[in-house]
Formats: sequence, structure tokens, C-alpha cells
Amino acid sequence: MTAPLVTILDDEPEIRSMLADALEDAGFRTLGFGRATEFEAALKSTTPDVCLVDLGLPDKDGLTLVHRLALEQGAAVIIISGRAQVQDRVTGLELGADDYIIKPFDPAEVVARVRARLRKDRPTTQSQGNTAHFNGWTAFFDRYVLEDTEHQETTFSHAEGEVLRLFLESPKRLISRAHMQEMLGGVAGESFDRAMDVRISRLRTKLREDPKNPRLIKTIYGAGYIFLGDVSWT
Amino acid sequence: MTAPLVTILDDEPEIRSMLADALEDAGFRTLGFGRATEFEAALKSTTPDVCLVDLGLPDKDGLTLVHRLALEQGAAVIIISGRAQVQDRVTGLELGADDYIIKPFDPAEVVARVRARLRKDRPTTQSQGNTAHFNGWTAFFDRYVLEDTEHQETTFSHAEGEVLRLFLESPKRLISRAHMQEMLGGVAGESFDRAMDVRISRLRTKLREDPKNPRLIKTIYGAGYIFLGDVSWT
DNA sequence: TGGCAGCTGTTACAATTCGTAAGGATTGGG
DNA sequence: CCCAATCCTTACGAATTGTAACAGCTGCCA
Repeated sequence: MTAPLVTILDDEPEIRSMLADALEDAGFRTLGFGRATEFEAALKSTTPDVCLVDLGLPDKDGLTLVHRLALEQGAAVIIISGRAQVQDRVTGLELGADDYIIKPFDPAEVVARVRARLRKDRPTTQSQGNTAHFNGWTAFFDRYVLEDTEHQETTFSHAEGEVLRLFLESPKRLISRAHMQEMLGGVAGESFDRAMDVRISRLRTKLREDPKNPRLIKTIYGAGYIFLGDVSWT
Repeated sequence: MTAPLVTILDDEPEIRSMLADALEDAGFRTLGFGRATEFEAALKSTTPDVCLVDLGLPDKDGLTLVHRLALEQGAAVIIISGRAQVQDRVTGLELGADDYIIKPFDPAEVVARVRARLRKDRPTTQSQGNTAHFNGWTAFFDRYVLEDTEHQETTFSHAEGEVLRLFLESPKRLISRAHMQEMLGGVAGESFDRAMDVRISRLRTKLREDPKNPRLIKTIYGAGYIFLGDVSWT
């Protein structure tokens, strides 16, 4: 399991590096951005676990960005802002932010708050079972077997299992193509690599997805995939 | 679905009542306690969703209480404390608290932070706004599906969903073109804002709007759009 | 060793998404 | 009523994604 990824969006380079240093010392991976547009471009290829967002950006309104992040990505959003009014904090939090830190801040507190976010954010990933139930299906990862509602069994291959497990560990969250490549051992960035598409296609077939109307594995054009379905691990 | 339960543990009665008032106005149920022992006794019979805990308690060390709460109960823990040092905050958060609010505080912010906790607390469940009903239609944003009065389903794309969501979040309010561009990732003011028009056009088609007489998405010449329709989210 | 079966990546082509351009329709001021 | 600004719709094309077909690989078995 790789270290959680924290993105830092702030137009002041000193702040970025200060945060990056503190977070990396704490064992996180970080990515820094000075403008919202750069950040948004990067979101197409990676899925951060926590996003630190400064509201005073030169090129865009930070609040709308926060709102979008909170809705579309499953990531936790922490606002960092110089605006200290209670009203600012309240609207920031109402728009979907998970926390609101006021400048000037102490890096140690930021690290602590990032940790607090990660702690609560994924109780699902912890469940390290090898059997998962979802929408009538049961996946036995130790036996490479997929079971029907009527106990009809199908086997799935190792490659298919990797993808399926990735989905079942992060249900209802956007999973970017790059993130997938990374998780599945391949070298990320190769856009010529259609292997992932084929894996997903084959997995869809086994899950008897309607090609025109997939219900479990949805494609987000230009972004990645999202697995719907209510997962429980045992 | 009953209202979430918030417990308030603070030895000052005025603070308890202030918080209780604000939280109950916001639709939460509350339970107040002046001593840790009372609180612990109550925990045997109820399971709060969020616990507000003051660290300066007369009868017990608040931090160990927080630690136990975070571990044993699944509840979110928010520390409220007069101790404003960074080190206090860091240790509080490290011990398992989800948030740390410094006295004196504004009740509105406390409410906002409680809401933020509840929002992220149930990642697997449908959380909040994923389904909207309006004028016979039902939009499932998690499935990218639009449903008819006769349960006839149509899918909408990601881009269409962004626009639709924007409308459904601000019904019966003017939405300027510039505001849309911001929400939808583009840089406003450019000449390729015709893209917006096309998105809306396509969305209108899916909503079976009469081009001559649109009932849901109305154009305000020179200003933007306005979405009519009675929206309710579930 | 040869043959077979299953898995997996690659390739090629079909289908989808979505922005752009272009032309027509609509709006509102003068 | 005229005209410019604004908006709608259609068509097209680039980028992205789906999937069938093929080929290489591995392991198994006689």
C-alpha cells in the first residue's frame, strides 16, 4: 500500500514547500500546484486522498472548486485561508469542505488534521477480507470465484480480480485510469496501453453488464471509472 | 430516519445550552452533560453520532476520554477547548479527535463542523445529495440515469450531469453564464463559451423540452439561465 | 516433445463523448 | 421594422473508450 497522496493548492511557493516538507516528513506523498487550472488538469490522472486548497487563488474562485471536489472526487477537502471570519468558515464547510484552517498556521497542526481526515475517511479499505458481497454477487478472492444470486459460479482470472478488488475497495469513488495503472503494477502514463480497457471490458462481461447501460462499472469520459454498488467485506 | 444525535460534554451550563440551542435549531437531537461520569453512563444506553467534548472537565481527563470514544464508539469526536496552543491541538487530534474547536467559538461554526463530520462519516451509504426529484423526473447522479414518470430510463453523460446538478442545486434562481463556466471547469469569458449552449441544448433534449416553450430550463436573454421546477433531494 | 486450454496484452476498428464551427432563429433596442 | 447581439441546433471531427480478433505465453498432460 502506497502512502496517501495529499495535494497542495496555494499560489505562494513558500507555503507550498513548507506544507510539502511537513507532510512528507510525516510520510505522505504530496503534489503542489500554484493555480487551479493546473490542479484540475492533474486531477484527470491522479486521485488524491486529501486536498489542501487555499481560497485566495489568482485564477479561480476557490469555493466553487471546493464544492466540485467534494462532490465529484471522494477526496477529503481542507480549506486553508486567510479569511478568518466565522461566516467564511461556515460557508466553506457547508460547501463540502471537511476542515478549515486559518492562516497563519502551524504545519504540525495541518499534518494532524490531514491524519484525522484519513483516519475517518476510509473504514472500508481497512476491511481486509477476501470475500466481498455486492448487489447480489459474492466475490471470493481466495478462490477466484464469482457467485450469483442463485449460487451460480463463475471464475475470474488474476488480472480481472485485481481490477475487481480495486473497485470493491473504493466503491462509489472515481478511480482514475492512471491510478489504476499505478495500483496494478503497470507503469503509469502510457496512454497507448489499452490493457486496462480490455480488463474492464472482460470484467463487465462476467458481471453480465449491459454494454449500453452498465450499472456497476461506470465510465467517466476523460476521467476514469467509478464502481457503484453496496459493498460489504467479510 | 431520525435526526442525528449530538452529545455535549461541558461543565459550563451556559455553553451547553448555547450549543444545544444552535444544534437543535439545525435539526439535531442533543444530550448535554456536565461531568464525564454522567456522560459515560449515558453511553451505555445510547450511541451518539457526534460527541462534543470539552477538555477542561472537573472530574476526569478529557483526552483519555476522547481516545476511548474514538476507538470504541464509532462516533465522531470534536474537542472544544480553551487551550489554544498548537501542541494541544495536535495531541488532541492525534489521540483520535476529528476536529478541535477553540473557545470562544461561534455556535454557527460548531454546527457547520458537526455537519461536515456527519457528511463524511458514512462513505458507503448514499450520503446526501445523489438523487433529485423534480417535476416527474428523477435524476440519479451516482448512476448517471434520468428516470421518467413511467420509470423509463435515460442515461446522461458526465458533462450533462454537471450542468443538471448545477441547476438542481439552485432552482428558481438565475444562473449566469460566467458562473456556469466557473463551476464547469472552463475559463470564463472565452469565445468557446458556445460549449455551454450545446451542453444545455443536449440536456434539454433529454428532458424532452419543447424548444419553443421550455418549461424547465429557461433562457434569460443576456443574463443566463434559470431552472424552474420543484426540486427535492434525497 | 507436441498439443491443448486458459490467460493476457496488442491491434484494429466501431462507438461514444464533447468541443467547435456554421447557419438559422430569437430577442430587444432604436 | 431593422439590426446587432445573443442564443439554439445541427454537423463534424478530435479525443477517448469498447470490444472482437489475434498472438504470445504459461502450465498441464499424455
